[in-house]
Amino acid sequence: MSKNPKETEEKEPKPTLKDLRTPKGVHDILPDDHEFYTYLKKVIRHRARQSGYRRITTPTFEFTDVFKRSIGDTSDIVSKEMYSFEDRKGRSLTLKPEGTAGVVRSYLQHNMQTWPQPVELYYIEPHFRYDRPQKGRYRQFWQFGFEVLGETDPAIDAQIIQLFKVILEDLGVADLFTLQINSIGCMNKNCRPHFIEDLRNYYMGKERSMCEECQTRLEKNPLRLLDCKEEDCIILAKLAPQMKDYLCEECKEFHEELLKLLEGLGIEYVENQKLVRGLDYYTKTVFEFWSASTGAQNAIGGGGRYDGLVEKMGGQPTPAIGFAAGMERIIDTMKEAGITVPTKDDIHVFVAQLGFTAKQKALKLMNELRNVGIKCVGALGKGAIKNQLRVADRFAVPYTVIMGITEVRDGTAIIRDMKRGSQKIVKYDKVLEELIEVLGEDQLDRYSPEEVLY
RNA sequence: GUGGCUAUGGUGUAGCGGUAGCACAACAGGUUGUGGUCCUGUUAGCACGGGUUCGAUUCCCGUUAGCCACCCCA
Repeated sequence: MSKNPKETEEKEPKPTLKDLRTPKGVHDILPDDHEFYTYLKKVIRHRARQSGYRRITTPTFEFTDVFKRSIGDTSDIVSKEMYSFEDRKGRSLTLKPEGTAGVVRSYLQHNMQTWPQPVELYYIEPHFRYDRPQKGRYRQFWQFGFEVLGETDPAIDAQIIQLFKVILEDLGVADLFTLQINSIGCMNKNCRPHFIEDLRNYYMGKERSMCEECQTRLEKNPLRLLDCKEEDCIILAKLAPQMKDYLCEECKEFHEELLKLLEGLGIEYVENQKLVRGLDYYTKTVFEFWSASTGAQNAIGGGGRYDGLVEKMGGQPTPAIGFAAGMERIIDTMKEAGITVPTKDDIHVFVAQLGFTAKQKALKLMNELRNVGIKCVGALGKGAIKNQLRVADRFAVPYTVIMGITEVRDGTAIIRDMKRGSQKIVKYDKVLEELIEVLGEDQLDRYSPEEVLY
């Protein structure tokens, strides 16, 4: 440090950085928040691995058609929430607004139908939607999700729901959510299409008492008519035909079986006729986990079966189910519930030094400490011992190693117990083992290549 | 896309039509190589643009941003 910081007198007008903030709806994840993200990711990976899911990362952007063709033109996501742009050759690309489309595209592109079925994948990635931000809703947000492709059985549905439930339990927030579940049938003529036809007929001619949006819904996405929040529309919806009365035999059986399986697993659910979800590709099972405490954004995660999607995207008919959850919303809930998260960011040892030779030795020592798993920092720029110890205190380290001129001369170092305020002088080459001794083997942060890190 | 609320140092906040305090944080000291407490000091602010006014941080309008809600979902 220079002794006269006042020497830097001339004050050039600095450019203002007020314009250089994050764009609307996106945020930095600062260290304190990362403790939550890291923990959450760890739980997800652990549980996914246990269940045989393997991780996939699809690109952050894809051709716009990947999303248009899967999610559906009339969905809110595609019609008004996508971050689309043209590249230098005029191709339309889009930042991924959700995870399933990319996974299915990848399944086809890499011929995963030749893998042992079902293919079970999970992802943890940022997603992007252009929407007005508010609590629990951001333009870039983290989602994790699971997809199971190539198998149709209600047991798969039950298992994926259970998997999410278990993760919520691990995080200590499972009790704060309810599982909402519904079946929206399949594409067989006598199932959903029949229902939609009757639904249209029911609403036809009643346009005058419907809100503007519902009038377009009638055209493009009649299922959504049922959960409109406008007063008049709610009244209309009450007498409207109900999907459950239209389910084909297969869908009906499937759904009943799923509910039984959930009961067998002790998973409580609420049957919700109005749950239809905003993506076009769902069939049969749809579900969401709802929270009471995340403001208006009460859906913390959701998913469903999409038996028609792989075929729709150009593959062989392949049944599949998926699920995704919002990490910000889960973390919000954890914070509100007062849940704290274990962290490994704490520092074991601070190395204080005085004089150039000591600094040299300190640098060397710190590297050695780190190699045996002792997390350490040193104030390599700070001059006075006093200041260095103050910094050590701020790191809340249990021990500080002090090396000054005397210690360098004697070939020793001081190990100071910060809590007791006591210290002892040890030979320099005994510092390592002394610290391991007082910290305890099990506290060390050792890196082992065998450790599973992905 | 629509609506509501808000905008004071890094953070959290007071305040008044006559240009701003406080707390925390940061930084520096409290003699010679020892932290946390304490004491002292320093740094740093009225989002931007317009209007009303002798004068605006304070009142009005606009912009921008943030938050919340609608909508939709994660």
